Amino acid sequence: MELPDLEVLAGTLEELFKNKTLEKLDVVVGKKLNVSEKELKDALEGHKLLSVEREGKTLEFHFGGGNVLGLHLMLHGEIRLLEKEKEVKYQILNFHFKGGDGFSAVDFQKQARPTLNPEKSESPDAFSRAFSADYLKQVLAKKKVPVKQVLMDQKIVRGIGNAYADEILWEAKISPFSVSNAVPGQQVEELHQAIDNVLRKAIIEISKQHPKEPGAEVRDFLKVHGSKLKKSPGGAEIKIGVHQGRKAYYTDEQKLYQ
DNA sequence: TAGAATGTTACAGG
DNA sequence: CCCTGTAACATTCT
Repeated sequence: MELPDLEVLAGTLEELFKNKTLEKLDVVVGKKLNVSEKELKDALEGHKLLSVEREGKTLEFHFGGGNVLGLHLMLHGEIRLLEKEKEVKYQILNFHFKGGDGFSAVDFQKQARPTLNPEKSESPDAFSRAFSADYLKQVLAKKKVPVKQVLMDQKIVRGIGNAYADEILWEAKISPFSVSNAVPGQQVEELHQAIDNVLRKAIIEISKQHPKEPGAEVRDFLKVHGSKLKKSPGGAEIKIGVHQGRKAYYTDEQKLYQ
């Protein structure tokens, strides 16, 4: 899950569970936790959920009592609503609220990472003020790795993953394989704008679809990233490259700077 | 059916 | 020390 999915998911969870009291927290898989199971339960049980926020690709559950649970869903983690008589597979954490409803964080890969009171990250979120065009220019100027790698580097900017990196680069008409420090300043400005435009449009699209399950995959509006897509909206054939063991979808409409 | 899948991190090598 | 590339994680879907 990337920034747009998580932004909508945070909002949905807040709507459903805000101001409800966490009656019981089941820790099914605790190996990725930064504290003991008991410490986590002691910190959160009996407290109201005040808000659900997104920080980069992490969800943050803010509870009364001042504690925050960070939850990174990694590659395949999901949130499932807990309903009676319906078994939820691959549970990691189960949140049971007073009144009977709740949700579960699940992950068949067991990689989802819950963190009690996560430290603030130093790198800017893609929606933060600190992520300016000038900042992006400065970072790119220092790097010779492909520009796509920089977009996905959470130490540089938080929230963008493989799928949206492809969408953003198509929007900006820059090849994912462009050498970072070879992209001209004007194009970096357009790239910076494309990041904001693509992510914000995606949030609107995902919200529109109003999926039954919070956080269900909504990818049908992507323009180039997807194995079923053959042509971009401009009619160009979509090419498939590989970068860091993952696919990059792009077209000849995008310029290669090197 | 083997390989890819929206992510991150550890580790090896240069 | 910095940078880069690869494998691993565990299961599902195509």
